[in-house]
Amino acid sequence: MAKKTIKSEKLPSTSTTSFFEDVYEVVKQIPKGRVTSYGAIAACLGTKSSARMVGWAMNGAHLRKDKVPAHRVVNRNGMLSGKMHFKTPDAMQKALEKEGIKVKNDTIVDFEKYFWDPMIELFR
DNA sequence: GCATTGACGAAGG
DNA sequence: CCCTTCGCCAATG
Repeated sequence: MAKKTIKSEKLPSTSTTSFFEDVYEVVKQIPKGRVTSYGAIAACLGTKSSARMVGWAMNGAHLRKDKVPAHRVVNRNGMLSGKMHFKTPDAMQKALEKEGIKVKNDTIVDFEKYFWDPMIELFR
């Protein structure tokens, strides 16, 4: 899990990078057409209380060489809370719809149906 | 070095 | 049932 072959290019930090990388790895495992929540990822890493850090990690996701599918990560409500952080506010929704996920009013339709739990899926 | 701010979430009022 | 507060921890001012 931790430490792969990721180079420290513009990492937001140097000490807590492991956590960030772990987040990126998990997010990269999300199958196409599926989504998950920040809290689920945090819980999978053992720091379920630090869901905010997952969100913060995504802030640097676009800086990684490997494009992290951050559009597949939403809050527990299924709302595209982070769409404003993309290049364009509609990029996230468009990316999701492109994968077959319906988005209505900045919220994923049938969120539970598309929900991908890293805790379960990575252990089965 | 303290105060404020988050791409969150759960608990309390 | 909606709104507020708190915890979490890193980054920024």
